[in-house]
Amino acid sequence: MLAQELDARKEQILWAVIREYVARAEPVPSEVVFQRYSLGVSPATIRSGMHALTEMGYLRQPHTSAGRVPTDRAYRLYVDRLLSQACGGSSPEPVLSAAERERIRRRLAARDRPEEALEEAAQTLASLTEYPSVVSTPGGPRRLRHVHLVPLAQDRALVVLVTESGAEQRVLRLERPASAEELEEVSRLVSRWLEAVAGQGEPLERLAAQAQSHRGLLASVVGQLRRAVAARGNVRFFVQGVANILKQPEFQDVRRVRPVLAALDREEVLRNVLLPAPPEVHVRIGRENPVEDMRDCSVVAAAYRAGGRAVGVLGVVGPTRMPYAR
Amino acid sequence: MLAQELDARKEQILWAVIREYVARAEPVPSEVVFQRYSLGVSPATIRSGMHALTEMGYLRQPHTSAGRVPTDRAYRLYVDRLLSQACGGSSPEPVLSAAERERIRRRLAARDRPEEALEEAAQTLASLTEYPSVVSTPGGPRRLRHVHLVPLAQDRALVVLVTESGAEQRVLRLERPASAEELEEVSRLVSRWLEAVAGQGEPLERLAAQAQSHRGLLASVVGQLRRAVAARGNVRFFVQGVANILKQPEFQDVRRVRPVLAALDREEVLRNVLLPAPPEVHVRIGRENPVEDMRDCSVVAAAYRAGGRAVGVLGVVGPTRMPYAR
DNA sequence: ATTAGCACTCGCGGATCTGGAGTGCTAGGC
DNA sequence: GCCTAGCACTCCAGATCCGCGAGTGCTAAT
Repeated sequence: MLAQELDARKEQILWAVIREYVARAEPVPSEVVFQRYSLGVSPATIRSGMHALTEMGYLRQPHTSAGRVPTDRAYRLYVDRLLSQACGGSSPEPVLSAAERERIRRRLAARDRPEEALEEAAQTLASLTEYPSVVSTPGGPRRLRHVHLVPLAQDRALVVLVTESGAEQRVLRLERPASAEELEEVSRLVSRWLEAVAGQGEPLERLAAQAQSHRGLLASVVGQLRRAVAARGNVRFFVQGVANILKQPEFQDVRRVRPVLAALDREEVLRNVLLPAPPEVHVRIGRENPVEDMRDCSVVAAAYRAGGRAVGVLGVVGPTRMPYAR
Repeated sequence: MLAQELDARKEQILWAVIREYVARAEPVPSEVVFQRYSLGVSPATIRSGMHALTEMGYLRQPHTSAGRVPTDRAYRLYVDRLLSQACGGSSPEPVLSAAERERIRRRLAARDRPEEALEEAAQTLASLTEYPSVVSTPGGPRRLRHVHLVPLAQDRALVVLVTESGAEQRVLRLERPASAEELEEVSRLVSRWLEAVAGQGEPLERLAAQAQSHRGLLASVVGQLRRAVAARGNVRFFVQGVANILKQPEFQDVRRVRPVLAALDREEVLRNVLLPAPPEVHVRIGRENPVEDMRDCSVVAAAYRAGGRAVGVLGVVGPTRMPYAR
């Protein structure tokens, strides 16, 4: 019943069933495994193997006279194997040709608004995989590089934060009206300060301390900055290709799709699902998913790098039956 | 056959059918109209009226022994009537209580990133209406107020454009490396120039002319600016609540939903559908929609104001059978 | 241990049937 | 002349039934 090691034959059979099911989205009978995967044994033997795998919890049969379907557990095993292989030897067949890669890189670089680039990335990923895909803005601790304050109205100013991985804006409510000159002075002060301490420890903390003794404006700017840099909450997500999920046979039923789509609409969910993705590539299969509504899906997430550090996350959401080979 | 004026009774019947169908999402039989709307006549008479309306193209019956369903044309008439009423007298029942309005206003103001505010707006609209909703960023010609150049890498700089309705960023590719000081100088030059000509005609054109005689950096900045300000293409959309559409009975069939969702994913489509929304409120019903894939839906769009001018658009996408009373 | 053969199970699609809903028509009433 | 009551007719929707085919699990033979 439990996962004692599979012998070679069982493993072959399991792999075959998984691959076949991924391709057909229908229960896989022994006959098909026999025809398409030359295992050197007859259907009957395959059947007995499948029987054993079923007892071990790797396969499942929808009803007595149907083929077998892999369980989450089977996928888990399969994916783990794939990943460890990929880490070991270099992956044998790059899913994207070099030319394709280059084209994508080009298209991304051509976008002259950083957000657009991310959106484009999500789009590309979605159309490439035919699944809904998500790309997050760079998040996590970053180092500020410049700050600009721009007057908006009497009591508001726009704070433009330039970090090592892009810029973002926030509206700052001023306690008292400030002149354009004053704003500019503060911008320059803060920016220069940032430059001065660049590369040493955590600049913000020190700046905050120094700001205590300054006038209110500087203090509130610093407050805003601290909030801005405080990792959580300032990650945004671009979701693209949601409609793709409707192509999948297992999502032909609206009642099954709704929770998933609803989940993709909610930022907290995306955060929960995508952000805890520490290693390079992470796969969550079915019920492994922290979010109840996504228990019918798998999520493949990977961090992407920008300027050295891994900062953002991108992911693909699909049925548990997806070609994990990516 | 054609739309000669409806007499009072026919109109009453038509209104009743529309309202009832909107509520039930099922063909409306004469009996129901008789019971729920006291028209003072018997079901038989109502039937005869419905028959006439059917011939005139306002109603439709899915099959011989089913009730009647309003056609696009009926909705069109109904909506026009509603809109002209709303413009005339003040609308009798504000759909949102004053308290609700205030709460929403608060929540929007609380967001300290402008984009987030828009996203929040879309979310609110979606949860309020229970339909997918779209909000666009302010678009159209705007007046620049400030420009900041920030060095990013050797050959790129970030251009932060501050307009009267917010800020946006673009990446500028530099022909030759420029020092931080140089960038700053150009920023200041352009910004001061913008201030100087504020309020008079079209500042950009003049700036462009003057820039011809300057060094390359200024020229390319100006080029970028012109592109940025050139209305089209820099509107972004926030779509929220797509999953809502799956609640609608007419979208229980995945094949019907897919095109719509796919359309909502594509920016050009949104542009086509939403942007040509000149008056305050605009309703596109079914086939009136310019986009083939949206022929099963209606789109209610309205411009929103920010600082005086109408700049952005927000809209709701629903089945043709939606409570147009909003 | 593998395999061929075979009986058995079960889901699925198609055909059939029936009840009910709602209409359209017609004949009679105000 | 318009409205209404009554009724026959139509047609969909759901239930039921049936037969087929698919695929398994067992068993006996190699």
